[in-house]
Amino acid sequence: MAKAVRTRIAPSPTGDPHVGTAYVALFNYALARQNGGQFVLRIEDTDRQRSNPESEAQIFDALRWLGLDWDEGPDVGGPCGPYRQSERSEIYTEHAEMLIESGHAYPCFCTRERLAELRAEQKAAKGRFGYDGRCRSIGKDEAARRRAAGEAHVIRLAMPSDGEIVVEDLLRGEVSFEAVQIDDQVLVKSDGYPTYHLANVVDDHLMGITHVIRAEEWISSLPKHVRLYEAFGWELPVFCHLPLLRNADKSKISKRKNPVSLNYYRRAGFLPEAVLNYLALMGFAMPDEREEFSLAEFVEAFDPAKISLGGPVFDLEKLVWLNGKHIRDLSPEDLLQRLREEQLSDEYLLKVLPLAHERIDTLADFVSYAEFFFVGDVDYPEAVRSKMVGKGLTPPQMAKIFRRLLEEGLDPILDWKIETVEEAIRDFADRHELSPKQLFMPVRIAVTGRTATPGLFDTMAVLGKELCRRRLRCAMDILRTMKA
RNA sequence: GACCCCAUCGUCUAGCCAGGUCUAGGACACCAGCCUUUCACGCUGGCGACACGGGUUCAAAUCCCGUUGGGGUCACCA
Repeated sequence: MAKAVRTRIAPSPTGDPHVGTAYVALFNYALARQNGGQFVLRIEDTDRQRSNPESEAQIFDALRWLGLDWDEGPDVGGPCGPYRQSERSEIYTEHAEMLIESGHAYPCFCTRERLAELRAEQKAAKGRFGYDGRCRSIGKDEAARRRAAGEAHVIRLAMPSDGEIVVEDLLRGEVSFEAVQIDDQVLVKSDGYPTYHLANVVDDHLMGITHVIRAEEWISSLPKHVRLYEAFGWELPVFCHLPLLRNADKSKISKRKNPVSLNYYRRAGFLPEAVLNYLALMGFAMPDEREEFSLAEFVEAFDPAKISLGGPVFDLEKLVWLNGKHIRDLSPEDLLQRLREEQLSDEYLLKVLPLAHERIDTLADFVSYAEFFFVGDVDYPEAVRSKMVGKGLTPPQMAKIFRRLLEEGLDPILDWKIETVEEAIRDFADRHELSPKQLFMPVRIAVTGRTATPGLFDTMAVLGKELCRRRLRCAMDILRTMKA
């Protein structure tokens, strides 16, 4: 009998929950469900600098919202735990030692400075990049002595210097690499934490993962991973590298050019089943080419071998259309229910109400006054556009300011609330020597489409990061087409 | 630059593996029309693609090679 199928999604909690995570999760989920196997959620938080619990919580939320339930994970437990890599340090250390013992890995004492120099030399010589293997020749005893003495070091994988590494990818067939081309990957960092490569392989094995379905960007590290499996003497899982979601210009999808946070889709009124349905369409077609289907139907019909390889361009317009189809399929009662869960939840209304309270004279005023709190994208009437440019600035300059405000000030905010937003915007204004007047009105218009609104920071706090970000980006597009 | 991956309408794709049924099918978007007090939905129609060059073959979108183009990776990030 075939081994039970076990798949996993292994996100890194370093930012907003990403649409690419949902995409990969969907295919993993489908394969596991369709075969009566398990779908595992593992948190890859070995980058202590960038990982944070808030991001992890958001990933849980987003995946739950989509309905991609996992059988094992940090929050639900399971037989292969812990499911957070930061809690598995001893396991990696142990395995790294095994590799040193068997000669498949070695300690490296080279400093970052030397590595930087090396890279610079290689770049100047137009040679290939990569570690030169200097510490490979240090004797085992000496290496052990230096480690015991507390000398800073990393542990590197000793790649073979010749031969080919051939790997089978479910979608592409055999992919081969010359071993010389592959760098001696760092497996354990000087802080003692493993890198992705070690932790990922060790965990996939220990957690019994049978099918590694992940994004195409990992293909180039495949030989390292295969080498690790071999070094440990472990059986290889089935590898399946999914095409990357793309921007309209075909580059890897990015927040500069697309809303990539799942929070955006939820906030902007997309149905989880529509988002999933759309993602499934990126690379997969139903046997009868039907475009609208449920998660259950997808699970039933999914065939990993049928995924098409061209990198699909993420097309918000088609998602909107599909979402409309799903909306129309809802009964009035269900639609009401959905509205009550999202746009018109008591919780949300209670946030908006205080901001409108003293500004309305009749109950009916509320609807028109607070309109921009309930829509996705906002209109920018002609009359308001010129005011979206701060005094003494040109539209292109303003667009650039918005962009930098996003990237430097707003994007990094994980805990989005009045205080953090205000601080970010005021800091930004200071740093770029912009007066509040020059910056605040344009931002206000960008995020609301209006000149008259409740307090800017209160408003932005209630709108949420995703809507603000999206509207700022839309405003930038308009600014770029405006005459000075 | 090196290595790897990919290549059908503007976009998502079917067809390709098992070559003829392909004057290449569907969907989004766009255009026109129908329905309708309006809008939307819905329906009908239109526009629109096998990247290029060589092979193999009676026959190539389908197989092979090359070119071009696009993408990814080259971190003590994942």
